[in-house]
Amino acid sequence: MLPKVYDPKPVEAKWSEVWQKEKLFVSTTDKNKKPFVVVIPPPNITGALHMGHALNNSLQDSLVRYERMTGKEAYWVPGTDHGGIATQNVMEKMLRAEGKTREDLGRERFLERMWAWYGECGGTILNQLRKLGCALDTDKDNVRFTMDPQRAKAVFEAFRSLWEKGLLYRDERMINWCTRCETALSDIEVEYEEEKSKLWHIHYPLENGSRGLVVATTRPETMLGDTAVAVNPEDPRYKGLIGKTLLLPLAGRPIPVIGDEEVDTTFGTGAVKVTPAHDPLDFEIGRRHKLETRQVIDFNGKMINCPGKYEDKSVQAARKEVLEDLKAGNFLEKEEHYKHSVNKCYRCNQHIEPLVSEQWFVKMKDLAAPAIAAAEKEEVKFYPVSWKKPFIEWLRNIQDWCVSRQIWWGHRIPVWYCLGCDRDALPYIVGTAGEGGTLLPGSRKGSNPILSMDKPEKCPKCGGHNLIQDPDVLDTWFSSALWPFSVFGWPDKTKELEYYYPTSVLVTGYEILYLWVARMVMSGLEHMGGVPFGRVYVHGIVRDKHGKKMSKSLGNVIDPLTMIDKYGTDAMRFTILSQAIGGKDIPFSEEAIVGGRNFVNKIYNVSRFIQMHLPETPAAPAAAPADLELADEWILERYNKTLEEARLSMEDYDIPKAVGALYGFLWDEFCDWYLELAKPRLETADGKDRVLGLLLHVFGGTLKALHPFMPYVTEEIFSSLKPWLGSDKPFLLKEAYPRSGGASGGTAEADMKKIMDIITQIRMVRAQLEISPAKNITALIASADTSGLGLLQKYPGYITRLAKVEKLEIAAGLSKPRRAVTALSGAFNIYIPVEGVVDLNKERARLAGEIEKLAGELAVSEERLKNVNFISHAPREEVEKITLRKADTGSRLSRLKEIIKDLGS
RNA sequence: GCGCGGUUAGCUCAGCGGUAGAGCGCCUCUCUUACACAGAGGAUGUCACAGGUUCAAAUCCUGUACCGCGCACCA
Repeated sequence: MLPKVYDPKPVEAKWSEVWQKEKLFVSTTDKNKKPFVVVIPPPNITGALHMGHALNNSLQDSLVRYERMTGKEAYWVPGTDHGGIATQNVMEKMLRAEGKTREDLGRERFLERMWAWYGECGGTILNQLRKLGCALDTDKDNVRFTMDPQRAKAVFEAFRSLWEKGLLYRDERMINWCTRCETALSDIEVEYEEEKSKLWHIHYPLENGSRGLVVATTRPETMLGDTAVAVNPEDPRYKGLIGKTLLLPLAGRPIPVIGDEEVDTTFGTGAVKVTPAHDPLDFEIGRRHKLETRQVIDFNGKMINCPGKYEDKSVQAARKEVLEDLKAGNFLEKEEHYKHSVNKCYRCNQHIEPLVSEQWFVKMKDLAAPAIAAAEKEEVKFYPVSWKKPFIEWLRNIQDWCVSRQIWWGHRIPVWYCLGCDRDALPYIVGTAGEGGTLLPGSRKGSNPILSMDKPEKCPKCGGHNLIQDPDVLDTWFSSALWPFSVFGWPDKTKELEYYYPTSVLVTGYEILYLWVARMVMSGLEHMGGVPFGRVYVHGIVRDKHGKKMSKSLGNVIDPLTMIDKYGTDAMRFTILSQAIGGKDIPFSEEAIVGGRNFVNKIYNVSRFIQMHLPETPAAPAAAPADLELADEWILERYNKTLEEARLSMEDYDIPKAVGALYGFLWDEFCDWYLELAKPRLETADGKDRVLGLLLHVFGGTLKALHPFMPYVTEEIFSSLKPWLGSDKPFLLKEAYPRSGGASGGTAEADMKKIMDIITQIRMVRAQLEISPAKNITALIASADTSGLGLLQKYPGYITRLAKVEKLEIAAGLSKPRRAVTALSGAFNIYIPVEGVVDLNKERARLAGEIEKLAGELAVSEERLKNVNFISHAPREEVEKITLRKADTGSRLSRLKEIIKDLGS
């Protein structure tokens, strides 16, 4: 006998290995089949998978397995992402543990370490995806990596193409600079966080020392780089001061007062200190008024070009000191409490400095236009649709994309400079020319860039050989943006590209909708001439059970691998899939997985039960179940309806609904009702085969239907039942997804409902009157509904079995025995004779309660039917329904009243 | 400031025009030969508030409050 509790571990380990070994997830470009393609959002090689990955990949796996079972050539393209800054940060942390920095190693050796790490971590991630049950072909020859040679080729081609079309350019601009990661970031890589701070009011005196004007600032330390004070030219308070010269406190430099329309007269004092080097708006003002851009904060977040005492201090330290000095010099007039948001790096959460620097940018407006059109025409369709509008809005407001990063890990910018003839290139390279060289951030690069993937033989201009590559790498999202076609070998014209592109659906969390999805859509349209996917399934973020974001610092992180270890993959997948509703965030807790685990155990125990009754040698399965009785017809009807609901839900990408339907069917209907009704028949010689056939049919089908969501337990059970199920397929995935057997139109559901309600009513009375479940009772059922009674007479076994009734009498004319309790079910009166055990006062009180409830219900129905407007406006079916309800309630009420009267004697 | 979501049972959430639902938790009973990771039964809701539309509103509309989340601003 099998153990009572399912042990997922060995089962999952076994199948996960067999699936890979048998190459179950390999796809071929089969022209006879319709492809269904999903490219995996490649996980960064930063370490272990988290709950977000578990959700994202469980969803994809469900879709892919489902589509494969519906007969499509389903291909889920595996791969990992080099993950730029994020991965470099991980490595730097590891180096720090060794007491080293990346500079200690130098670029070349650092990159060697990175590649070694990729070898290690890339494998770990694939392993974890396999553990999750993912239908991914993880053969290493088929797993793509955003930095492998073929993908590098794609990146170069994209770069070249954008460059040649003039969509890629270099410019000196104000960019977001992370002083910790020491690189520029694009606008969407900056996060905003509200912080309590102060607004300091500082007096800038006139040149002659007399009263000047007061500026308000949240960043006093930047005053050292001020090159003007701006006021609104319409502001009567300051009109007269425009053109005058102020003396910048602490620095002692003269700066002009200028007029600029952008200045908001209502904010602060209406006078703005202008620091063109360290504020985006000031940079603009500076450009308009041709002001000097005076950099006082360097790329490490240290003060430079300052009076000696501030030099080389951190921004924070300098702020403190500047404020003290201003106070001492009587320049500080006011401190106001102020809440504003500070910019933080999305990778390291440290402050972002706006700094002026020369960087590579992609011109976005022209690229965005076709993407907007595609979203509007729903060539790219969002699930849920609510993402359509924000997506389009974001594209409409798009700014140029800063794509150069001053880090080492990534696709090196394929641009070279000649140190022989390009004089601009020379002074800015520090360190050894060549691979080890670094470029000072923000410095101007060579003015004659040479585009080439590998080092050019010689300078096309002067023939010189002293060539140096641009030291920057591309934003990691630059390569991710090409993913839906680079995975198929683009720019080469491969048969994969032709067969699989565009892909079918992209599954991703909304947090990378703009960082990634928008850019893929634009890239696809630009480089492939068509959208990369027709649909985007947007899911939420996995949070803790109170809706808080999971984070190490809060200590509320749930590790999917630990959960898998404790409860099994299927349990975790079932739980998370059930909750992935409508793209909303998912509150997740360990307790919830227990529920999933219990369901897995339930499925397993059904199979145990069936297995107990199987004949030694499997008989040929009956082609069509014949000679059915009510419960059989009922379960088939329910089974078909459930399959239909699952199918419709899957077509609408409503996975939780599909999962929920199957769960409810299997547990509530199949187990709690049908199985219990099947039990006695399994003991009879002639009924056994028929009911067993049906059990196998329905349970086998349900296993297939559940397989996309819970691959392991279903595969395991299916494989053990296979001979009896009459399947010749090696794996469940090779089976066709079960479809509803078509229109039933039978009365089984309605009839069964009558019987089920009687059973429930008897059980209720038993529980309420504390009649021991062990005690067999007698029940009499009377009714004026003769056809109803006929039904019951046909299946008395259902009632005796499930309501624990020993002696059951069914007849129209039965009257209530003297000492009996009564239950009503529709048109049926159910009498349960009792001996001394039951307190009749209790019964009287119970009935009185029932009467009260029914009277209330009756009043509601009557009220509605009295309403002429209801009768005239509501649809006929509705009126009929209420009329019937009123009759039914009325009849039950009067029957009960009679009974209680009788009980009184 | 603009936009998007949310507010339903103790908790987490479904439902989104016709008599309030699930899971978990709680209470009672039962180790009945698939499963106590189970079975049977039970309690608990002015469906945030205020107006409106409708014969009928948790469900549609408008407004308010509170909570999230984007985007912008942030001198």
